[in-house]
Amino acid sequence: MYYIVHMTFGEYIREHREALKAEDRRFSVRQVAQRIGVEPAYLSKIERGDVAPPSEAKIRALADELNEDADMLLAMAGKVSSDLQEIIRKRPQLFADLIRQLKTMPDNSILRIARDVRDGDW
Amino acid sequence: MYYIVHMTFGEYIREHREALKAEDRRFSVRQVAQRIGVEPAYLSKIERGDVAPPSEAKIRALADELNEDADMLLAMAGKVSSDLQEIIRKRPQLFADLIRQLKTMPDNSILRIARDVRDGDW
DNA sequence: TGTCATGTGTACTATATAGTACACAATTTA
DNA sequence: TAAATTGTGTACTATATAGTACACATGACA
Repeated sequence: MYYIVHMTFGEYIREHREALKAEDRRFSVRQVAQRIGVEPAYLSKIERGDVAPPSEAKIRALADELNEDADMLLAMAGKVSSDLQEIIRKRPQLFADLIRQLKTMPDNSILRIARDVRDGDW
Repeated sequence: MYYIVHMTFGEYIREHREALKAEDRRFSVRQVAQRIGVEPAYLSKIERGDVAPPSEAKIRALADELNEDADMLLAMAGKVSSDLQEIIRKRPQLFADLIRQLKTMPDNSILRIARDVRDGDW
C-alpha cells in the first residue's frame, strides 16, 4: 500500500468514491450527487477539477457520504472549517499567537498538547 | 477608562481614527484612505457600516496606519488571517482537534501553553 | 472672502463563488 | 434488445465580494 500525496480535491474524491463504487453500485456520480444535494454534472466537474471545490456544506455532506474526515477534505479544498474560524475570532490574539508558535512544532508536540488539555493536565 | 465591547468594525475604526485625528490632521478620512489605497467615499462607507469591511490586505494597511492589532481587526471583520488558515490547512486534523479542545479553556491556559511552547518546555 | 480640504450620496463595475438545467452518447441491466 | 442508468459537454444564472468615479454641500483657514 502506498499513499498518493500530491492530489487535488477532485482527484481524491473521485478515487475514494470509485473505491466505494467497486463494492456498491450506489456510489455512482449520479447517486452520490443526489444524496449530497447537487446536480450530477456538477459533481462530475468537481471530480475532474473542471470547477473549484464546492461550499463547506457540500464538502461536509461528501465527507459524511464517503466516510472521510471533513477537516481534511476542507483543507484540500483550501478552506478552514467555519466552527474553527469562529473559535479563533472570539479570542483572535490568543489563538493567533499560539497557532504561530505551533507552526514549526512537530506533529507529536501538538498531539501531546491536545491530549494534555483533554486529560485536564492544566 | 472603560471598554466598549459591542462595536462593529466600522464604529471601531471611526473611533480610533477620530482619536488620532484630534492630535494630527493627517488622520482625516481622505488622507487615511489615500495612504491605505482606497477611495475616501469607500472608507467613509466602511466606517458607517454602509458596506461590509474591506479585504484582508486593506484591513492590514488600516491596522498599520492606526496602530491596531491586525488579528483583532480581522476578527471584528469576521475574518481569520490567511497565514493562520494556511498553518491549519497543512495539518488540519491536528489543529482542528487542538483548537476544539481549547474552545472552552480560559484565556490564561491558552496563554500558558503559548508561553511554554515558546520557552521550549516541550 | 475666496480657495482648499473634508465627508458623503449616488451610480456603476469587475471578478469570484456556487451552483442549475438539459441534452446526449455510451454502458449496464433486466 | 429494449429500457434504464451512467458520465459529461454546453450554456446559463444568482448572489457576494471588493471595490471605483464623480459630484456636491459644508466647514476650515489664510
